[in-house]
Amino acid sequence: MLRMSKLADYGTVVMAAMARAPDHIHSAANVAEQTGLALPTASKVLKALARGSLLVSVRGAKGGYLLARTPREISIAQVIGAMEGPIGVTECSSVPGLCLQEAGCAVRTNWQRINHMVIRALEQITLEQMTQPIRKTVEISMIKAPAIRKRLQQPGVNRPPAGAQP
Amino acid sequence: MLRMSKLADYGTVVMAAMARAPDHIHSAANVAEQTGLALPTASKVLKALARGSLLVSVRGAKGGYLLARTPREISIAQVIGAMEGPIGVTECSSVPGLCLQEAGCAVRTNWQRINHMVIRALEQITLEQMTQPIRKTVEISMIKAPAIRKRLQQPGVNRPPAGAQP
DNA sequence: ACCAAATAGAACCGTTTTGGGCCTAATTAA
DNA sequence: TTAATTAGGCCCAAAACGGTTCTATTTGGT
Repeated sequence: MLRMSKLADYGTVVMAAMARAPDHIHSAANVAEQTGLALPTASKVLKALARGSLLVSVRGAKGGYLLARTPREISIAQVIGAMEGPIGVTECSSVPGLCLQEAGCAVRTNWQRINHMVIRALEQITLEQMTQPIRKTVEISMIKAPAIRKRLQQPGVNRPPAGAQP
Repeated sequence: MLRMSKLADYGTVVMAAMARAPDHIHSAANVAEQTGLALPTASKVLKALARGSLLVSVRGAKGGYLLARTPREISIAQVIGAMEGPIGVTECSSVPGLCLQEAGCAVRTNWQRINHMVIRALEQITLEQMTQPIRKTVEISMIKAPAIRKRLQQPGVNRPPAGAQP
């Protein structure tokens, strides 16, 4: 449910990689090597991120990209927004003409609310949190998720997922 | 960001329409007329919802579909799951091989956590809430969203329950 | 001044997904 | 038996997506 484009996913990976050296200038080749992405793809992602003003580009030889703000000041929502544009969860929410019935309209307004909810959640996750493997990542307490909270308390959740699958 | 398929959207509209007469048997033609969807499309959506055991189908003449449970017992997460299958937010999260770097893995685990977050949120929204236009919709308090909470306090919308846990 | 290293931007193409419709069974009330 | 109705596939056009390539522009270094 609720798919995210692969490019946006790459975006988070690239940003996370750059956030590990926040004051360094990273060239596209540099990033490609660090992330394992192909050079053209990494380049495309970096361009999009720069267009979204999450990165500042430095042209010419010895050029590259650097973070526009500190990792703490960049949210995942911003990264996704830069890669995918401000599209909402629902298509119908923005394009009227289908749900002309009262029921439909009710559904639409409710979807908009849900949309805000999700966006809000993603806005609270910073790049900084994405770089730190596990501990304390998300303010999980904001959601009623006893199961997740339980998992967080288990020791050793931090090990590299050797073939982990949700 | 985070697109949902149009079919899944239709799913919520159809379910909401049916929830307005929870004990009635709705034929595909019936639903199509109520929602404004074309008959084949409505039929397809209904089939998917039935396969997901959110609806019970009654075959033969005078047949149709009815809700498998009360609107209060059906969540939006279930509707989306029935329409789209249990796909996660990220593609890369499930398919390893790309993020072989440490950074990538960290990103992946964090994404899984975000995924759970979103799903949890959608699980708390019931069909019943979707049919009622605005009031009391979502348990907004589960998220730290001052802006949204503020909006809720505006006249016309009811405020979050005082006893709600943080 | 020139060259090499970089990014900017657009265009391109093959693949996949999606939406929507259709057709043929199977089922059942009247 | 007949008409209404769902089950389940199949199919096709259109759109989206991922990834590559090409050209122009900028700029540090020699």
